[in-house]
Amino acid sequence: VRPATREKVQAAIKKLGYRPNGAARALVQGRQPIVGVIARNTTEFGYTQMLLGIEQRAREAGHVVAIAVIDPHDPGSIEPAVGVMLGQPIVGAIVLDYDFYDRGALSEQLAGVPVATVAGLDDAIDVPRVVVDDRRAARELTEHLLGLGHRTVHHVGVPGAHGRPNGREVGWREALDAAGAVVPEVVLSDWSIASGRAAGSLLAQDGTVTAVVCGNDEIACAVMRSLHDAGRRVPDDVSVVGIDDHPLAEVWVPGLTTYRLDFVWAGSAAVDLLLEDPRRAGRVTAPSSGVVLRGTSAPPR
Amino acid sequence: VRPATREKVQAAIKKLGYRPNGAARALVQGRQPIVGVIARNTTEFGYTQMLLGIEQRAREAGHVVAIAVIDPHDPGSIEPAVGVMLGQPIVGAIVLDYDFYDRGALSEQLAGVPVATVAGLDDAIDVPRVVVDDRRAARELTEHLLGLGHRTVHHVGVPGAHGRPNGREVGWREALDAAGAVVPEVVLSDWSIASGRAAGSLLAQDGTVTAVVCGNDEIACAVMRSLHDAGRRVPDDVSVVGIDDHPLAEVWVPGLTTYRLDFVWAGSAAVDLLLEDPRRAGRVTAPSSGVVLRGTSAPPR
DNA sequence: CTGAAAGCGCTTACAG
DNA sequence: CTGAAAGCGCTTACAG
Repeated sequence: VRPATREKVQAAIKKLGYRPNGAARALVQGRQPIVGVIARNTTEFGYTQMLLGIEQRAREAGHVVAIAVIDPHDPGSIEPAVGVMLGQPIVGAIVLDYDFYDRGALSEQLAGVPVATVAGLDDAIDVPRVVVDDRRAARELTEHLLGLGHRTVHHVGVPGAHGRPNGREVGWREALDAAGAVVPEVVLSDWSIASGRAAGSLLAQDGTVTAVVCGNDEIACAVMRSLHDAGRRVPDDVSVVGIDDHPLAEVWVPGLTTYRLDFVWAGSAAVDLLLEDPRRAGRVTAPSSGVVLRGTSAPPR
Repeated sequence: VRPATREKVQAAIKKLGYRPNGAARALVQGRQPIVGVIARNTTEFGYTQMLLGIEQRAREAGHVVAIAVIDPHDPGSIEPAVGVMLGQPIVGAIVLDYDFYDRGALSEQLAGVPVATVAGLDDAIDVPRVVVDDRRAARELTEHLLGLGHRTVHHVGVPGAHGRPNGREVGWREALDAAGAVVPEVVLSDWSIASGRAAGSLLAQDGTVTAVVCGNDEIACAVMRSLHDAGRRVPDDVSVVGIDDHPLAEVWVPGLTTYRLDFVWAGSAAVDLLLEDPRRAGRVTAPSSGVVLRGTSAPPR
């Protein structure tokens, strides 16, 4: 094209506010530059970080990210949220914590759509997967506490998938089993701060408790508060550790011993899996920094 | 249609996995059931909550939400993120904290697209707006501290828009001015925990500091840690308050005095503004609970 | 009420 | 290299 003509066209584009119609382009090309994300939550730490990683990587690849939030325990929530999203010819969907969902309902919706997931080790679903090694995190944290001399370690659990235990619970149990330690009953929480406090109160009443692995850092924070209210000191009377390495963990008093998992990396990697040649798709494991030693874990008195 | 025929069609739909092509529908209808969200951040507390409100309301209305993250200080980040999103004939865009951005670049991109914003009071941009009253929150918090008997109140500020101060800083200043109190220099942070710690260290060195309003709860937490490390007790030596009422604020020891702003409501309301008759569009203010009194504010010694 | 046609705004293959 | 045609999969108005 002659430069002069090009100029004229550009001027007209500007003047008229012309913007190519993405729907028309999508129609003819058969795909929209949209990466779908399906999640049970978008506000908890791990999820916000995965979303961040997904968004960054998707943008680099020229895609926009769309979000559908669904309640894993309410199959009826799947259709309204996911249906609209899949109505678009999106390039694919990333399911955060696929193992959480009822297989049938979600898989049915997703039929024919490229999918990747970020999740723990559960292999029940045959989908390209970025593994965030919850199991290993909990195992190493439990080993750390056992290594400090604790007879056993309690666990405030975060919910698992349909009937199956969370990977964090599995790892904690493995470490205890391997050490031949007594496996106490799991104290369940539902991710909420309130449930963390309740769990803490329960643990505070039991004088045999000397060490606790919490399902995540926020729960650990709530547990510590209840322990404090009951007059039990951390780490002198009981050691408490979290998982995730929440940005605030280093700032609490004392700083929380925890385990860093790279959720941002995991999110980015999931986009790569989705956009890559699907046949190459396999599994990758997100990096982790191992136990982050701070002030809430100590030997028993 | 005869029931029998309907059955047959439904069966065929199921068998073939037929799914209506949203792009084709969008092409003929001229709009996609997509609500775009433009934000500088998706991981900080207020943003996650607004996103939650947006997502819920959008889903109820049968829309899906798409996200574009842009850096307010890098106009070059606008095009890649927003351009792809606006390439779709979306129903409209919600700009979180519109006042943050360089007017020109973003407004130009947004030309012709219905827009709503969730933001403070700045009126420079003429767009339907859900007001989250940062100014009032900081003002009332400062008044609370002044009412306790503090001579003046320091402020750890969170960044503002292009050159303009954040609404929280404005409110803090208003309260001091109204009370005839000395207005100390603002200690700036950049939202990060590290910058909150640095601000806390600075404040700890100044023996005249007896009360601090922090730009948000996380910053307050970091400031308290630095104060603690410097041997200054909260609230005995210095009172510290935050803004937002982060879920963890009640669980810290002592519980953080703060101010609750309803970000989830604000997000939902923004979707309503966008989907409503645009001529009716005006401004609404998100509810707030006022000062949430907890353990970090007390009279000076 | 049913069925066929036109058209949404692009891209792609093909003729000139 | 340029220009006109066909076609993506729907919806909508219209004829039968």
